Amino acid sequence: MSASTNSAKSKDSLRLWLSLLKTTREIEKDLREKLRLKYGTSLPRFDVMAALDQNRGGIRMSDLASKLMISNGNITGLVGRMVADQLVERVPVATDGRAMLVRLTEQGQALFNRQAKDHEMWIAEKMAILPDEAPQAMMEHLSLLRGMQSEIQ
Amino acid sequence: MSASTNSAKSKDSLRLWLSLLKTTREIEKDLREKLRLKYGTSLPRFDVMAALDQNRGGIRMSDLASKLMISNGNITGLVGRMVADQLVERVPVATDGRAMLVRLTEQGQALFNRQAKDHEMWIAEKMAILPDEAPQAMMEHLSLLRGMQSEIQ
DNA sequence: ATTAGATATTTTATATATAAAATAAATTAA
DNA sequence: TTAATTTATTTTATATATAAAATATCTAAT
Repeated sequence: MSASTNSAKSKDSLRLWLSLLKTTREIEKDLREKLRLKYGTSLPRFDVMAALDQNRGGIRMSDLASKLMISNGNITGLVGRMVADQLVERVPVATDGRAMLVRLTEQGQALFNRQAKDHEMWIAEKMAILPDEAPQAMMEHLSLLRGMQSEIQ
Repeated sequence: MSASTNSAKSKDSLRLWLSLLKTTREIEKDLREKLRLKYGTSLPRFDVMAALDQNRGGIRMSDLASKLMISNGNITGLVGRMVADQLVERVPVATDGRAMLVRLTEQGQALFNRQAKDHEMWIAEKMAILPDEAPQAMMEHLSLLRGMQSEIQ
């Protein structure tokens, strides 16, 4: 099959991708709205706090950026604003003068605990509409799609 | 069940959502990279052109923003930069002095035709890893997740 | 015809995002 | 040890995103 062939199969693949994208964006949009209304915060900030919650001892700027799949420049700005709001703190690494560890402040952790509980509930409400067998099947299919680049050079 | 209960089911829902989000972001990131390398363009610009390709007679700014699920202010900037690059054009609506129709220029349409063919191929390559029964099942489950807000007030 | 309200778009202020260059510190090679 | 290279982060320039306010036009009611 040539690269310029527009098969019915590739049209179906495109429809599936657009459906995946639209669904994800709709849910993201709704979560953003809920976080903004209830906590005056944003999804990127929530994502940062969730990553730091999973790394209580702190995590390096680069590792945080990589985990969130955003650029180093982006994380510098995000963390800077969150430091100003006393949600996170930056700690120099004694053994490496280039590196900084970011971690939640006590008040950042307390706030995240509340946000995470709501977040989990909001998601559960959305997913409740799926039939019982759907979650496992979807997880498996999504796993196949992830890390594709490693299998097909 | 109280709002603060963290059931195993809600943890599973959360995992499914994070999987959905991570998969979508990975694919988006890869598409962004491919569009940048091969065409020096971005996903938002591609999305605008795809929407205009489906509306050959032009589409209003607000309808375009709504279709792409982005704000009116955002579409003003995006379209402005694409007008500067002669990819799209703005046409006043004779019957409504407030409204503008946006449409692809001839060269914008020609460029999009090439980009769309590559885009479709890139997606098809990704989806090819799924077993035969997956796409239809996924589409159905994603459809259930979309438009949820209309069913649960 | 005037006014009040609704609608379409842009503007403003700011946050979030990238790529690329700059900076500073660590590591490696000579 | 010095020099070259690599690595971690920040800075810069710019694009993309939002919410809220401003502007301009349309529509409806009187």
